[in-house]
Amino acid sequence: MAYHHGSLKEDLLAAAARVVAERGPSGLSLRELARDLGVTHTAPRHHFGDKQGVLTALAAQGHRLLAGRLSSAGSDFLEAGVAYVRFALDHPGHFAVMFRPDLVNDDSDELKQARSRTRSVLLAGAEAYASSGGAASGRLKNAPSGGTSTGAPPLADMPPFALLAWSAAHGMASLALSGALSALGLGSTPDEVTRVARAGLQRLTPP
Amino acid sequence: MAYHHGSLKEDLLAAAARVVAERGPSGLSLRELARDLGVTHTAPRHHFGDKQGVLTALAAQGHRLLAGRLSSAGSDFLEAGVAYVRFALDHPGHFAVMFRPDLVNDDSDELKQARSRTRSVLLAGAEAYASSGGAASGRLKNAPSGGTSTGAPPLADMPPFALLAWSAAHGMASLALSGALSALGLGSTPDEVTRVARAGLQRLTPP
DNA sequence: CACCAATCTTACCGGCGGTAAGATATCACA
DNA sequence: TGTGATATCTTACCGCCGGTAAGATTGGTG
Repeated sequence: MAYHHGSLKEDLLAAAARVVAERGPSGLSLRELARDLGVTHTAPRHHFGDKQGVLTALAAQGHRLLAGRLSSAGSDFLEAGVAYVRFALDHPGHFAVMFRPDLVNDDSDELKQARSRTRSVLLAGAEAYASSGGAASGRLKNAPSGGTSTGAPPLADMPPFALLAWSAAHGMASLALSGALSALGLGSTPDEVTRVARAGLQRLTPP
Repeated sequence: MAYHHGSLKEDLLAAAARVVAERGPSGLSLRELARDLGVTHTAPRHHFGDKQGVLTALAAQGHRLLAGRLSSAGSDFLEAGVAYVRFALDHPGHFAVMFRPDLVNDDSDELKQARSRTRSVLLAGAEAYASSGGAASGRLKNAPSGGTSTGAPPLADMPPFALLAWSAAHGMASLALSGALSALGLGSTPDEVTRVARAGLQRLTPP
């Protein structure tokens, strides 16, 4: 039995993602994770600091994964939206902490950077859409000049349609993961849900 | 100092809603709640059983409140969607647990009944819409006949547009509460967010 | 080979959720 | 009116969790 585990950090993240996917963020116990991996409960401290650190790292990893998926989907709103939903279904543990500022450390540089990447991809899609015919849609009133606190994004404010599309994808993902869709008979497997999500998102009509 | 508190159950729920709104469901401590209300930590047990019971009651109360709001909004999809978002902003503590089956007791009769009411209002709106001109939109393939487990709803399956509208409202509410919208300069006060949400939902075009 | 930094362990603390058993107030009913 | 049943709350206890401090083991670097 080696004193050094070897890949404790990655293994902890993977195990955390699995547990959060199964039992939710509140069902996660660092001690249980450590037990499963055969280390004492203080071993994770060195890599993540505390429990919030684990969830923060998980959220950041999720944002990197999502940004990659969205990039691969290209600039098609429909496919990007479907990819968004699919990501949530494929990585429910990550998704469950990515939009939960109460669970993570919002000051983490890793998280801020990863989140910024997702935001850039989303806004870049919005820009591409706006400059390719949808320009007549009008934009939202600008915020009081500049973003609020986290540093203004380099892109223009999100136009209403982009917000609508993002919200629709995010809402479908959330509702699917909560079981609200399967309770309505709208599909239980990821493939079914993805198909239903595509059918819904198709009703979005870019201006 | 009276031995009986008098309104411990309601006070506990209100305090729980406040704490969850401020610190999230994982930041809730029954002992802290009991301390704040001047009772010992086992007093809530009689009313709610355990922590899950408190969150279940909170979720049920939230569903009743939401169903009321949606009913008041009438059958207009736009106003219903805005009301949905507004409800989440007005009752963030309730909303945070209403779609979290990992936190509540899904077998609770009170919760099932309250959730069913919300679902009925949503589906009734969808029905009203479908029978008033949108009937040409086509429906989703029916589920393998009958709902899955919680008993099939008495109404037809949700058409794609209704799913889209619900998802959009739900997504806007979730994103707003997560701070994702304010980070983009899309508004920080409930009124601003509501205005942005209406602008987005207005881009939904019923068939 | 000797030192150093990274990694993991042992030992400890307070707080939380949960359970069992008992005390006290309220209410129904004689 | 008063008395017993019931609802409500308390005291005492348990194990688990997250977090901290201090020390041991390992791998790398001069």
